[in-house]
Amino acid sequence: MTEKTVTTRVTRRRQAVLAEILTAAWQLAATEGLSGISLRLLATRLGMRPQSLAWYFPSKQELYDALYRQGQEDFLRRLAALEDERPLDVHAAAAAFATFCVENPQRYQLLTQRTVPGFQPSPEAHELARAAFGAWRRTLAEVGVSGRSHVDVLTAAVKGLVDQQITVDPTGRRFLRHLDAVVDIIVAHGTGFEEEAQ
Amino acid sequence: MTEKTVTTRVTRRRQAVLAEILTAAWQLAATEGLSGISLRLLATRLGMRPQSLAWYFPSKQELYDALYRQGQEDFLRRLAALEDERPLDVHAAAAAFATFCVENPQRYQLLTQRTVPGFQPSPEAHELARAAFGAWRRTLAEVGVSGRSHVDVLTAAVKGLVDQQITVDPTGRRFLRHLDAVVDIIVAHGTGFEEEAQ
DNA sequence: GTCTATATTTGGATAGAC
DNA sequence: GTCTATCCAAATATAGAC
Repeated sequence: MTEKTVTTRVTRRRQAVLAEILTAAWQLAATEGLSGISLRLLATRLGMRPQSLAWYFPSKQELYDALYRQGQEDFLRRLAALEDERPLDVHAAAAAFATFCVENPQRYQLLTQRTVPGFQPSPEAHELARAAFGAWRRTLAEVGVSGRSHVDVLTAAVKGLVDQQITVDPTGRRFLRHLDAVVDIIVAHGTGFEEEAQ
Repeated sequence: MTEKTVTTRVTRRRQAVLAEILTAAWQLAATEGLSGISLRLLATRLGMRPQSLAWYFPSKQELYDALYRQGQEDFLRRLAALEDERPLDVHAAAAAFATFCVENPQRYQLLTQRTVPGFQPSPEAHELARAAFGAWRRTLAEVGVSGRSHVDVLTAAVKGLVDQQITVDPTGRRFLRHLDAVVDIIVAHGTGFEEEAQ
C-alpha cells in the first residue's frame, strides 16, 4: 500500500516535470526553430543542469518523439472536445486542423513535414498519427469522400491553405478564409478524380 | 587591357568555384538537411580549409541566400526554356513548378517555407522571387484568374499537392497526378471566392 | 586566395558523489 | 533525481603568413 502510494506520487511528479520540459521545448522551438533546440539550452531554461535533463530525455530524438506524440494527442483531444458539443463535420474538422496548425507553426512542421533531419516517429507516435488521420477520414466519408484520390486531393488542398497561411501571412486569415469554399468545391467534385491504375 | 583580361579570367574562376560550392551545399542539404549544413563539413567536402570557404561565404546566412538566389534563377530559367518551345499555360507552369520542387525537397523548403531559423532572403533574392511569382501570375491571368483570392486559392492548392507529394510519397506521383484536375476545378470556379472586406 | 594557428562557444556524453 | 567535474567533438571567428 505504501509502495503503491509512493509510486503514484513519484509518477505524478515525473509527469509534471515531463510536461514542463515539453512546454519549454515548444517555446524554444518558437524562437530558435525546431532543429535549433539544444538540450543544453533547454536545460538552462528549466533551471536544470544538462545532465539532469538527460535523465528524462537522453537524446534529442527522444525529445522530438515526445513533442510529436504530445502534438498528436493534443489534436486528438481537441477533436474529441469538438465532437462532444456537436457531431464533427468536414468543415469543423478542417477548421480545427487549420487552427491547430497555425497556432504553432513548429508543431505543424514536426507533425506534417519531414523537415527535421534524423527524426522518424516511433511506432507509438505513428499510431497516434494514424488515429488522427482516421478521424479526419471519417468526417470525409460522411460527405461521400472515401476514395483514396478524393481524400488525397481534399487533404492536400487543406494543407496547402494552411501552409501558405503560415508562410505568407502568419498572423492573418488571408488563406484560411477560403477554407470552407475550397472544401465545398472539392467535396462537390465527387468521384471524378482519376483513380490509380491497376 | 591586360587589366580587363585578368579581371575577367579571375571573375570566371570565381564563378566556377562558387558554382562548385553551391552544388556541394545542395548535396550536403540532401543528406544532412538544410539546417544541417555546416561550413566546416562543406569545406572538407570541397577539399578546402573552412577559412578558405569563408572567403566566399563568411556566414551560413550568405550561403543560404546564394542557394536561394540560385534556386529562383534556375526556376526562372526553366520557365523561360519552356516558354521558348510554346507559350506557357497554367498547366505547364504548375507542372514545371511541381517538378522543380519534387526534384529537390530541400530547395523547395528553402524557397517556399520559413523553416530555416534565422534566414531572411536579401532584397536581391526577394526580387527574384517576385519575378518568379510574377510569371506564375501571368499564366493565371491568361485563364481569367486575376483576383487576389482566386490566385491565392489556386497557388495554395498547387502547393498543397506538392507538399503532400514530397512528404508522403517522395518518389511517386500519388498527389501530383491530380494536378491538372485540381487546377481545372479551381480555375473553373471563377470569381466566386470571397474577396477581402474593405 | 589559401593556408596555419589559435580562441571561443556550443552540443552532447560519461563517471561518480550525495 | 540532481548535482559537480571532466572530456570530447564540432562550429564559428580572428590574426596573420605566404
